[in-house]
Amino acid sequence: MHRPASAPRTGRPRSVAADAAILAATRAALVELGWSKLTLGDVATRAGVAKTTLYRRWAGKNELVVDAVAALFDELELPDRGSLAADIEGVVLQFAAILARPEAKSGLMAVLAESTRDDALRERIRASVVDRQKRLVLEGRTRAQARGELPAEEDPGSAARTADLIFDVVAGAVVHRTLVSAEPVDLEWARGFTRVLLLGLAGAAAAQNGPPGELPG
Amino acid sequence: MHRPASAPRTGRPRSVAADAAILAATRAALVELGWSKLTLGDVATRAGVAKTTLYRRWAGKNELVVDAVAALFDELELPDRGSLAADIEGVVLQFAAILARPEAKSGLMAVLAESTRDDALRERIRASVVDRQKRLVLEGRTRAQARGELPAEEDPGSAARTADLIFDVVAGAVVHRTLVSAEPVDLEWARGFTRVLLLGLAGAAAAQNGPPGELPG
DNA sequence: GGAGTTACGCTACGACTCGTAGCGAAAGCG
DNA sequence: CGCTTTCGCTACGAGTCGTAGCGTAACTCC
Repeated sequence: MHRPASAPRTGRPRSVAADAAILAATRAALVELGWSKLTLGDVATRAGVAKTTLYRRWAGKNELVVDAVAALFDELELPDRGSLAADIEGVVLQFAAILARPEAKSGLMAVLAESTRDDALRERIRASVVDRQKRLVLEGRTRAQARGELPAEEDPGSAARTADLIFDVVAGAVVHRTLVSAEPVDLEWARGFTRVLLLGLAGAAAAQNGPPGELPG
Repeated sequence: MHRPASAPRTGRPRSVAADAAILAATRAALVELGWSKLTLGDVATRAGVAKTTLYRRWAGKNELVVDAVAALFDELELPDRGSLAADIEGVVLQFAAILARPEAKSGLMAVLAESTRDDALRERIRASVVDRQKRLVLEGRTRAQARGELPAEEDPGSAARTADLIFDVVAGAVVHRTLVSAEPVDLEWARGFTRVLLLGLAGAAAAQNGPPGELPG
């Protein structure tokens, strides 16, 4: 992450245990204090390391929180549940379960807010959090096409745009439901959402490959 | 907002001009500095008021930013464009135009992150920002029902859940597209999104009132 | 095993922001 | 004119920031 490929082959190596302790302490501090009241000095104390050690590895609070939160998304995967609808439901519920954690809510939203003014931070979030979610959309589509539930795409550009749209709709709806509406993403909601999404995609695909356009440009 | 109904009838009245100047200065500071580097002392200087005046009116940075950002959403409305699809497209583009402003991006997301640990703040955001958006969904549905584009709802509980779902999908997708994906919500995207949403809703409504359930519970 | 290199814990520091208190002056109301 | 509230201003202790300097610990290469 913050240590590219150019690791020096000499000298005392950085403690990997300290890395884990710092990230865990960051998540604990996020739960107790939230993002704005989290201080790096406090995190260092919780992790049992010196404050200077923390500054040697991360540029600031934002980068640290991104790495701490990104670890939460490691468990995201796409188990094969047999149908596209079931797969989407599963991903929605998994994603919602992660977002329901207080450290994910406050931490992720805060760094997203900061990323609007920091391109490097946005790229860091994209690489360590967003892309991992987006991959699930692409995998799900591939599986659905193999099952025959979705037609094979012809135009790659259009396929990419559709995947982007689906990603924004799924992730955006879950995030908005959890954070803004502050209502739980339970099984009932996930089913209703999945049904609307699938019917919309099926209709759009039919209108694309099939006959007329009732929605002219 | 921060001055309920119990305005004292005596004494020197609060300067309404100062209120406007403070909120404008807050937005300007959000653009230049972002949320994390915004200080109340700086805002006071920009607005030409004393720092103590600021603290007399707002409890802290969060409340101030909420009010400053909420003013951006005053222009949100639902012009009658003749069809449900055109209405949705219009609202999506309006909402996206507001969210594209840097002060809205950084300010709104930051206070949403803070609101996960502050119920009073969440309520303030709901009252001054979210409810105004949600009203557009309800108005749009009423209009569409009057046009005959949507069937009249029977079960009020189900109707409310559907409206909540639509709201989370629309607002969530636009926010996610703008903030996380960092791609523009242009006319092409709005059209594609609206088509998927409408087809999904039409399919769900048909499955509800009409024949069978191909998606069993 | 010694030399070289890097990471570590610790302390201390100036700069900055926070939120509040106290003061005298200003602006309304009866 | 008295009463009340707000205003601008100054000052303050408390807390955080990010960095520098130092001696020590850990690891690699010769």
